[in-house]
Amino acid sequence: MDPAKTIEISPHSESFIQHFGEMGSRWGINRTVGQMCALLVVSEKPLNADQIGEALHISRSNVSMGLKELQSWNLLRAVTVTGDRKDYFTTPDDVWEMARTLIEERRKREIDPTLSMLRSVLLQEQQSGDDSYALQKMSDMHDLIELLVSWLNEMQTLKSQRLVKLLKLGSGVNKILDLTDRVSGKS
Amino acid sequence: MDPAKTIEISPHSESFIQHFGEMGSRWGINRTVGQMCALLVVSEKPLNADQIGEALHISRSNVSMGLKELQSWNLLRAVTVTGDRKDYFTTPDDVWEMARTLIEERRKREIDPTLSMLRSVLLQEQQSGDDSYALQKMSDMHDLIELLVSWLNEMQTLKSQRLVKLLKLGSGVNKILDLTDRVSGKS
DNA sequence: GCTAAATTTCAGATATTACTGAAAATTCAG
DNA sequence: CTGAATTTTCAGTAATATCTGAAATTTAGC
Repeated sequence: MDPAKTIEISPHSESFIQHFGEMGSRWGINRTVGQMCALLVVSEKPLNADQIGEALHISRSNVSMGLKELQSWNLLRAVTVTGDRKDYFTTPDDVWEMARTLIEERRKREIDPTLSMLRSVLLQEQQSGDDSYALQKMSDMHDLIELLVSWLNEMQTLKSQRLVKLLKLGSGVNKILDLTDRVSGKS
Repeated sequence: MDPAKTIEISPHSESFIQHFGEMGSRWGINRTVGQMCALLVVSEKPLNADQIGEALHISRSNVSMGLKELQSWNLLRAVTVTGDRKDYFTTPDDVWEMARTLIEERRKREIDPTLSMLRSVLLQEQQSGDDSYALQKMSDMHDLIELLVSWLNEMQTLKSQRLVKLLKLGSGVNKILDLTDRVSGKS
C-alpha cells in the first residue's frame, strides 16, 4: 500500500493551525494540542501519528500525549484503514457537534467543580453568623451558576438546527417574554 | 485612625479562596489572581494591598501585579478612605454584574481574535481550489462563532432580571419557537 | 506463541510562567 | 518644594508545564 505521504499544508491552513496554537494557551489546553486539533479539523483525510508529528515538527511521543489529551476532550475519531496497522485520526465533521462537545467539556472542568464546592460549603450549616456576608455571596454565586448550568444542559438537548434558530432570534426572545408577561400579568 | 487590621478568614471563606486558586489555572488566570479575586468577593469591606498579601501569604509586589491583572479584567473597584493614603479594593457587589463582565472579557480574549483570524483568511480569495475543504471548515467555524458572539452581545444588553427570566425559561423557548414556526409556516 | 510494527510511558531536559526583593517611581500632606 | 508613605517595575530566582528520546508495552499478522 501507498506509504503514508508527507501531508501538504496550505498557507491558509498554516495560519489557522498557528492561531489555534497561540490561542491554546489562553484556553486550558497547550499549544501543541491546539495545533493538533486545528490540523485534524482542516485535514480532509484522517492522519496518523507520524504525519501529525511531521506536520507540526513535534516528536512522536508528544503526538501520543496530545492525542490522549484530545481524546479526553471527546474531540477525536479514530479510523482504521485495512492493510495498515497505523491508527488514523480525525475530528468530528460537524462544527456544531464540536462546539457542543467543547462547551460540555469546559462546563465539566471549569464550572461543575465550583458548583460542588459551593454546595458543600453551603450544606454545612454555619455555626456562627459572623460570616454571613461571605455565605450570602457564595449562595448568590451558587444560584447563578446553577441557573447557567441547567440552561446549558437544556440547550444541549436541542437539535443543532433548533439551536441556531434560537440563537438567531437573540434578544428577540425578549419581545416574546414581554408578551407572556402581559398575558400572565407578571412583573 | 485605626491601623489596617489583619483580616480574619473563616474556614468557609478559606475553602472558597483555595478553590478559586486551584480553578484559576484551569481558567486563563493564575492561582494567585484567582485567590485575590475570591478574597475580595467574600470580604465585606474593601481591602488594601498589604491586607491582601498578608491574607494570601504573598509578597507585596505580587499583590500589585495581581491587582493590575484583575483591573484588566474589569473586576476591580478602588475605594479611597479619607485620612488613609492606602488604596482599598473590592469587586462589584452584584454577582450577575461580575458574571457579565467575566463573559465579556473572556469573549474578547478567547473568541474575538479567532473571529478576526478567520475573517482575514476568508477575505483573501483562494487562489486555487485545492484547499477548498479547509476553507469550507473555516467558513463554517466563522459562521458559528459569529452567531454565538452576536447572541452573546444581545444578551449583554438585557437587564439582569430579564436575563434570569430568559434563562429560567430554558428550552421552554423551544415551544414558543414551535408556535412562531407554525404561524409563519417556516421549516 | 513469536515477532516486528506501532504506541505509550516516563525520567530527565527545556521552555514557560509566576514570584520575590530591591530599587525606582509616584503620590500627597505639610 | 520636600520627604515619607505607598505603589510599581523589573531582573533574577523559583516553580510549573511541556517536550523529548529511550525503554517498556501493546498489537496484530503469521
